[in-house]
Amino acid sequence: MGGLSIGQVAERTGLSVHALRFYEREGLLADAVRRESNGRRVYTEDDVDWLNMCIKFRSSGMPLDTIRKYTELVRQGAGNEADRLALLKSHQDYVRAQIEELNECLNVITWKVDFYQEHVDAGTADCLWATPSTQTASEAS
Amino acid sequence: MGGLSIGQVAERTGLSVHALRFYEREGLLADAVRRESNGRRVYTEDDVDWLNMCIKFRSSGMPLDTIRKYTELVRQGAGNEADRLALLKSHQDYVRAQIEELNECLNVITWKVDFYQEHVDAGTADCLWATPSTQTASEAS
DNA sequence: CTAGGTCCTAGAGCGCTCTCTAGGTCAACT
DNA sequence: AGTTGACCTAGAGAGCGCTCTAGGACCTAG
Repeated sequence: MGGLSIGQVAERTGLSVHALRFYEREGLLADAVRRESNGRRVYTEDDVDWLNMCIKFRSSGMPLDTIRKYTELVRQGAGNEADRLALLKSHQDYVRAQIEELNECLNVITWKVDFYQEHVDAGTADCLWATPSTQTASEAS
Repeated sequence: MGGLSIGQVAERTGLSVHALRFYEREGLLADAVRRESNGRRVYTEDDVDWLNMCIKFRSSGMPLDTIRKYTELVRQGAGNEADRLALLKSHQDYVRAQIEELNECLNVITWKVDFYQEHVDAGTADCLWATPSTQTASEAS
Protein backbone atom coordinates (compact mmCIF):
# COMPACT_ATOMS: atom_id res chain seq x y z
CA MET A 1 0.00 0.00 0.00
CA GLY A 2 1.88 2.97 -1.27
CA GLY A 3 -0.80 5.65 -1.15
CA LEU A 4 -4.09 6.10 -2.91
CA SER A 5 -5.17 8.44 -5.66
CA ILE A 6 -8.18 10.66 -5.25
CA GLY A 7 -10.11 8.41 -7.61
CA GLN A 8 -9.39 5.35 -5.50
CA VAL A 9 -10.42 7.14 -2.35
CA ALA A 10 -13.61 8.27 -4.04
CA GLU A 11 -14.36 4.68 -4.90
CA ARG A 12 -13.73 3.43 -1.38
CA THR A 13 -15.56 6.12 0.49
CA GLY A 14 -18.40 6.76 -1.90
CA LEU A 15 -17.58 10.46 -1.91
CA SER A 16 -17.09 12.09 -5.30
CA VAL A 17 -13.66 13.39 -6.22
CA HIS A 18 -15.25 16.81 -6.17
CA ALA A 19 -16.45 16.27 -2.64
CA LEU A 20 -13.01 15.06 -1.58
CA ARG A 21 -11.34 18.19 -2.86
CA PHE A 22 -14.11 20.25 -1.34
CA TYR A 23 -13.68 18.61 2.06
CA GLU A 24 -9.98 19.29 1.91
CA ARG A 25 -10.50 22.94 1.06
CA GLU A 26 -12.95 23.16 3.93
CA GLY A 27 -10.32 21.91 6.33
CA LEU A 28 -11.98 18.63 7.19
CA LEU A 29 -8.87 16.55 6.88
CA ALA A 30 -6.84 15.87 9.98
CA ASP A 31 -3.55 15.54 8.13
CA ALA A 32 -2.58 17.63 5.14
CA VAL A 33 -2.85 15.39 2.12
CA ARG A 34 0.53 14.62 0.63
CA ARG A 35 1.20 15.37 -3.00
CA GLU A 36 3.19 13.69 -5.70
CA SER A 37 5.80 15.75 -7.49
CA ASN A 38 3.20 16.59 -10.13
CA GLY A 39 0.80 17.95 -7.56
CA ARG A 40 -1.54 14.98 -7.40
CA ARG A 41 -2.97 14.02 -4.04
CA VAL A 42 -1.73 10.90 -2.32
CA TYR A 43 -3.98 9.57 0.41
CA THR A 44 -3.10 7.09 3.13
CA GLU A 45 -5.33 4.46 4.70
CA ASP A 46 -5.52 6.71 7.73
CA ASP A 47 -6.98 9.42 5.55
CA VAL A 48 -9.62 6.98 4.36
CA ASP A 49 -10.41 6.02 7.95
CA TRP A 50 -10.71 9.65 8.88
CA LEU A 51 -12.98 10.31 5.91
CA ASN A 52 -15.17 7.40 6.86
CA MET A 53 -15.60 8.96 10.25
CA CYS A 54 -16.45 12.28 8.67
CA ILE A 55 -19.06 10.47 6.63
CA LYS A 56 -20.58 9.08 9.81
CA PHE A 57 -20.62 12.54 11.28
CA ARG A 58 -22.19 13.99 8.17
CA SER A 59 -24.82 11.36 7.74
CA SER A 60 -25.86 11.87 11.32
CA GLY A 61 -26.36 15.55 10.60
CA MET A 62 -23.19 17.13 11.90
CA PRO A 63 -22.57 20.32 9.91
CA LEU A 64 -19.28 20.71 8.10
CA ASP A 65 -18.52 23.56 10.44
CA THR A 66 -18.60 21.31 13.46
CA ILE A 67 -16.55 18.64 11.75
CA ARG A 68 -14.03 21.35 11.02
CA LYS A 69 -13.94 22.32 14.69
CA TYR A 70 -13.39 18.74 15.71
CA THR A 71 -10.68 18.37 13.10
CA GLU A 72 -8.94 21.43 14.43
CA LEU A 73 -8.97 20.04 17.95
CA VAL A 74 -7.39 16.83 16.74
CA ARG A 75 -4.82 18.73 14.74
CA GLN A 76 -3.85 20.72 17.81
CA GLY A 77 -2.77 17.48 19.42
CA ALA A 78 -3.06 16.26 22.99
CA GLY A 79 -4.39 18.49 25.72
CA ASN A 80 -7.91 19.24 24.55
CA GLU A 81 -9.51 15.86 25.03
CA ALA A 82 -12.21 17.35 27.22
CA ASP A 83 -13.21 19.67 24.40
CA ARG A 84 -13.39 16.86 21.91
CA LEU A 85 -15.43 14.85 24.38
CA ALA A 86 -17.85 17.73 24.85
CA LEU A 87 -18.29 18.13 21.12
CA LEU A 88 -18.85 14.43 20.62
CA LYS A 89 -21.27 14.17 23.51
CA SER A 90 -23.29 17.04 22.23
CA HIS A 91 -23.52 15.38 18.86
CA GLN A 92 -24.42 12.11 20.51
CA ASP A 93 -27.35 13.83 22.19
CA TYR A 94 -28.35 15.33 18.90
CA VAL A 95 -28.33 11.96 17.17
CA ARG A 96 -30.37 10.41 19.94
CA ALA A 97 -32.92 13.20 19.64
CA GLN A 98 -33.08 12.66 15.91
CA ILE A 99 -33.73 8.97 16.36
CA GLU A 100 -36.46 9.72 18.85
CA GLU A 101 -38.07 12.20 16.53
CA LEU A 102 -37.89 9.79 13.63
CA ASN A 103 -39.52 7.12 15.72
CA GLU A 104 -42.40 9.43 16.47
CA CYS A 105 -42.76 10.21 12.80
CA LEU A 106 -42.59 6.54 12.00
CA ASN A 107 -45.47 5.90 14.37
CA VAL A 108 -47.65 8.44 12.67
CA ILE A 109 -46.72 7.19 9.24
CA THR A 110 -47.25 3.58 10.21
CA TRP A 111 -50.63 4.46 11.59
CA LYS A 112 -51.54 5.95 8.24
CA VAL A 113 -50.08 3.09 6.27
CA ASP A 114 -52.09 0.61 8.28
CA PHE A 115 -55.19 2.69 7.80
CA TYR A 116 -54.83 2.72 4.04
CA GLN A 117 -53.70 -0.88 3.92
CA GLU A 118 -56.85 -2.07 5.62
CA HIS A 119 -59.09 -0.15 3.32
CA VAL A 120 -57.24 -1.07 0.17
CA ASP A 121 -57.31 -4.71 1.26
CA ALA A 122 -60.99 -4.58 2.16
CA GLY A 123 -62.40 -2.93 -0.94
CA THR A 124 -61.32 -3.87 -4.42
CA ALA A 125 -59.26 -0.68 -4.32
CA ASP A 126 -61.48 2.22 -5.22
CA CYS A 127 -64.54 4.13 -4.10
CA LEU A 128 -64.09 3.16 -0.50
CA TRP A 129 -65.56 6.29 0.93
CA ALA A 130 -68.71 7.91 -0.16
CA THR A 131 -68.08 11.63 0.06
CA PRO A 132 -65.05 13.85 -0.30
CA SER A 133 -65.77 15.38 3.09
CA THR A 134 -65.52 12.01 4.86
CA GLN A 135 -62.31 11.57 2.97
CA THR A 136 -60.78 14.78 4.16
CA ALA A 137 -61.84 14.23 7.70
CA SER A 138 -60.12 10.87 7.89
CA GLU A 139 -57.09 12.30 6.13
CA ALA A 140 -56.63 15.19 8.46
CA SER A 141 -56.87 13.22 11.67
CA MET B 1 -64.05 28.27 17.07
CA GLY B 2 -64.54 30.54 14.13
CA GLY B 3 -61.31 30.12 12.20
CA LEU B 4 -57.69 30.93 12.91
CA SER B 5 -55.45 33.67 11.62
CA ILE B 6 -52.10 32.88 10.07
CA GLY B 7 -50.40 34.16 13.21
CA GLN B 8 -52.37 31.80 15.42
CA VAL B 9 -51.59 28.88 13.15
CA ALA B 10 -47.93 29.82 13.21
CA GLU B 11 -48.02 29.77 16.97
CA ARG B 12 -49.70 26.38 17.14
CA THR B 13 -47.66 24.64 14.53
CA GLY B 14 -44.31 26.23 15.13
CA LEU B 15 -44.07 27.17 11.47
CA SER B 16 -43.37 30.81 10.69
CA VAL B 17 -46.03 32.85 8.94
CA HIS B 18 -43.61 33.02 6.04
CA ALA B 19 -43.39 29.26 5.94
CA LEU B 20 -47.17 28.96 6.08
CA ARG B 21 -47.60 31.21 3.06
CA PHE B 22 -44.77 29.42 1.36
CA TYR B 23 -46.35 26.01 1.94
CA GLU B 24 -49.61 27.28 0.54
CA ARG B 25 -47.94 28.63 -2.58
CA GLU B 26 -46.18 25.33 -2.97
CA GLY B 27 -49.48 23.50 -2.97
CA LEU B 28 -48.99 21.67 0.28
CA LEU B 29 -52.43 22.36 1.63
CA ALA B 30 -55.20 19.85 1.05
CA ASP B 31 -57.98 22.43 1.10
CA ALA B 32 -57.68 25.91 -0.32
CA VAL B 33 -57.40 28.27 2.61
CA ARG B 34 -60.47 30.45 2.97
CA ARG B 35 -60.10 34.20 3.03
CA GLU B 36 -61.85 36.97 4.87
CA SER B 37 -63.37 39.76 2.86
CA ASN B 38 -60.17 41.71 3.29
CA GLY B 39 -58.09 38.90 1.86
CA ARG B 40 -56.72 37.55 5.11
CA ARG B 41 -56.36 33.82 5.48
CA VAL B 42 -58.72 31.92 7.73
CA TYR B 43 -57.55 28.49 8.79
CA THR B 44 -59.63 25.70 10.25
CA GLU B 45 -58.61 23.13 12.82
CA ASP B 46 -58.45 20.62 9.98
CA ASP B 47 -55.86 22.80 8.29
CA VAL B 48 -53.82 22.75 11.45
CA ASP B 49 -54.09 18.96 11.63
CA TRP B 50 -53.02 18.68 8.05
CA LEU B 51 -50.09 21.00 8.65
CA ASN B 52 -49.03 18.97 11.63
CA MET B 53 -48.92 15.96 9.42
CA CYS B 54 -46.88 17.82 6.87
CA ILE B 55 -44.50 18.70 9.66
CA LYS B 56 -44.12 15.04 10.51
CA PHE B 57 -43.44 14.30 6.89
CA ARG B 58 -40.90 17.07 6.64
CA SER B 59 -39.08 16.26 9.82
CA SER B 60 -38.73 12.70 8.67
CA GLY B 61 -37.09 13.93 5.51
CA MET B 62 -39.90 13.88 2.98
CA PRO B 63 -39.16 16.52 0.34
CA LEU B 64 -41.77 19.20 -0.31
CA ASP B 65 -42.18 17.73 -3.74
CA THR B 66 -43.39 14.43 -2.36
CA ILE B 67 -45.68 16.10 0.13
CA ARG B 68 -47.14 17.99 -2.79
CA LYS B 69 -47.74 14.74 -4.65
CA TYR B 70 -49.45 13.24 -1.65
CA THR B 71 -51.55 16.36 -1.24
CA GLU B 72 -52.63 16.17 -4.85
CA LEU B 73 -53.72 12.58 -4.41
CA VAL B 74 -55.82 13.53 -1.43
CA ARG B 75 -57.28 16.48 -3.29
CA GLN B 76 -58.32 14.23 -6.14
CA GLY B 77 -60.55 12.41 -3.69
CA ALA B 78 -61.39 8.73 -3.37
CA GLY B 79 -60.12 6.20 -5.86
CA ASN B 80 -56.36 6.50 -5.54
CA GLU B 81 -55.88 4.98 -2.12
CA ALA B 82 -53.42 2.46 -3.49
CA ASP B 83 -51.23 5.29 -4.76
CA ARG B 84 -51.30 7.05 -1.44
CA LEU B 85 -50.46 3.80 0.27
CA ALA B 86 -47.51 3.24 -2.02
CA LEU B 87 -46.19 6.71 -1.36
CA LEU B 88 -46.56 6.33 2.37
CA LYS B 89 -45.00 2.89 2.41
CA SER B 90 -42.03 4.09 0.47
CA HIS B 91 -41.54 6.89 2.94
CA GLN B 92 -41.96 4.47 5.80
CA ASP B 93 -39.10 2.41 4.39
CA TYR B 94 -37.04 5.52 4.04
CA VAL B 95 -37.61 6.53 7.64
CA ARG B 96 -36.71 3.06 8.85
CA ALA B 97 -33.52 3.19 6.84
CA GLN B 98 -32.70 6.56 8.33
CA ILE B 99 -33.20 5.25 11.83
CA GLU B 100 -30.98 2.30 11.09
CA GLU B 101 -28.28 4.54 9.67
CA LEU B 102 -28.48 6.87 12.64
CA ASN B 103 -28.13 3.93 14.99
CA GLU B 104 -24.98 2.89 13.21
CA CYS B 105 -23.63 6.40 13.49
CA LEU B 106 -24.61 6.50 17.11
CA ASN B 107 -22.60 3.35 17.75
CA VAL B 108 -19.50 4.83 16.24
CA ILE B 109 -19.95 8.09 18.10
CA THR B 110 -20.66 6.34 21.37
CA TRP B 111 -17.54 4.29 20.93
CA LYS B 112 -15.55 7.48 20.55
CA VAL B 113 -17.29 9.18 23.43
CA ASP B 114 -16.50 6.26 25.71
CA PHE B 115 -12.93 6.27 24.52
CA TYR B 116 -12.44 9.92 25.38
CA GLN B 117 -14.44 9.66 28.56
CA GLU B 118 -12.16 6.97 29.92
CA HIS B 119 -9.07 8.94 29.15
CA VAL B 120 -10.37 12.22 30.43
CA ASP B 121 -11.52 10.47 33.60
CA ALA B 122 -8.23 8.68 34.03
CA GLY B 123 -5.78 11.52 33.53
CA THR B 124 -6.31 14.90 35.05
CA ALA B 125 -7.42 15.95 31.60
CA ASP B 126 -4.37 16.76 29.58
CA CYS B 127 -1.24 15.27 28.13
CA LEU B 128 -2.66 11.79 27.99
CA TRP B 129 -0.80 10.73 24.93
CA ALA B 130 2.84 11.24 24.32
CA THR B 131 3.14 11.91 20.61
CA PRO B 132 0.97 13.47 17.94
CA SER B 133 1.37 10.35 15.83
CA THR B 134 -0.08 8.10 18.51
CA GLN B 135 -2.82 10.65 18.74
CA THR B 136 -3.68 10.54 15.12
CA ALA B 137 -3.57 6.79 14.99
CA SER B 138 -6.08 6.43 17.79
CA GLU B 139 -8.19 9.16 16.26
CA ALA B 140 -8.32 7.64 12.85
CA SER B 141 -9.34 4.19 13.97
C1' DC C 1 -55.31 61.53 13.72
C1' DT C 2 -51.62 58.68 14.49
C1' DA C 3 -49.06 54.74 16.03
C1' DG C 4 -48.67 49.87 16.39
C1' DG C 5 -49.70 45.49 15.08
C1' DT C 6 -51.15 42.01 11.84
C1' DC C 7 -51.89 40.94 7.60
C1' DC C 8 -51.19 40.91 2.11
C1' DT C 9 -48.23 39.84 -2.55
C1' DA C 10 -44.27 39.19 -5.33
C1' DG C 11 -40.01 38.18 -5.47
C1' DA C 12 -35.11 38.48 -3.87
C1' DG C 13 -31.75 36.42 -0.77
C1' DC C 14 -29.61 33.05 2.19
C1' DG C 15 -27.28 28.91 4.27
C1' DC C 16 -25.72 24.62 3.39
C1' DT C 17 -23.58 21.09 0.78
C1' DC C 18 -22.11 19.82 -2.69
C1' DT C 19 -21.52 19.55 -8.12
C1' DC C 20 -19.94 21.08 -12.24
C1' DT C 21 -17.31 23.95 -15.65
C1' DA C 22 -13.42 26.00 -17.80
C1' DG C 23 -9.10 25.67 -18.85
C1' DG C 24 -5.05 23.28 -18.20
C1' DT C 25 -1.09 19.48 -16.93
C1' DC C 26 0.75 15.05 -17.35
C1' DA C 27 1.48 10.12 -18.47
C1' DA C 28 0.43 6.16 -21.08
C1' DC C 29 -1.33 3.82 -25.14
C1' DT C 30 -1.93 3.33 -30.58
C1' DA D 1 1.72 12.74 -33.22
C1' DG D 2 -2.62 12.23 -31.35
C1' DT D 3 -5.96 10.62 -28.14
C1' DT D 4 -7.58 9.13 -23.78
C1' DG D 5 -8.12 9.47 -19.05
C1' DA D 6 -6.99 10.82 -14.49
C1' DC D 7 -5.74 14.60 -12.24
C1' DC D 8 -5.15 19.92 -11.05
C1' DT D 9 -7.20 24.99 -9.52
C1' DA D 10 -10.51 28.56 -9.03
C1' DG D 11 -14.74 29.66 -9.01
C1' DA D 12 -19.57 29.49 -10.75
C1' DG D 13 -23.96 27.06 -10.31
C1' DA D 14 -27.55 24.19 -8.41
C1' DG D 15 -31.14 22.28 -5.31
C1' DC D 16 -33.62 22.63 -1.26
C1' DG D 17 -36.20 24.92 2.17
C1' DC D 18 -37.09 28.42 3.87
C1' DT D 19 -36.54 33.66 5.34
C1' DC D 20 -36.76 38.25 4.56
C1' DT D 21 -37.71 42.71 2.14
C1' DA D 22 -40.37 46.14 -0.14
C1' DG D 23 -44.33 48.30 -0.46
C1' DG D 24 -48.88 48.51 0.90
C1' DA D 25 -53.76 47.64 3.26
C1' DC D 26 -56.47 47.47 7.25
C1' DC D 27 -57.89 47.56 12.19
C1' DT D 28 -57.81 49.01 16.92
C1' DA D 29 -56.37 51.69 20.91
C1' DG D 30 -54.93 56.08 22.67
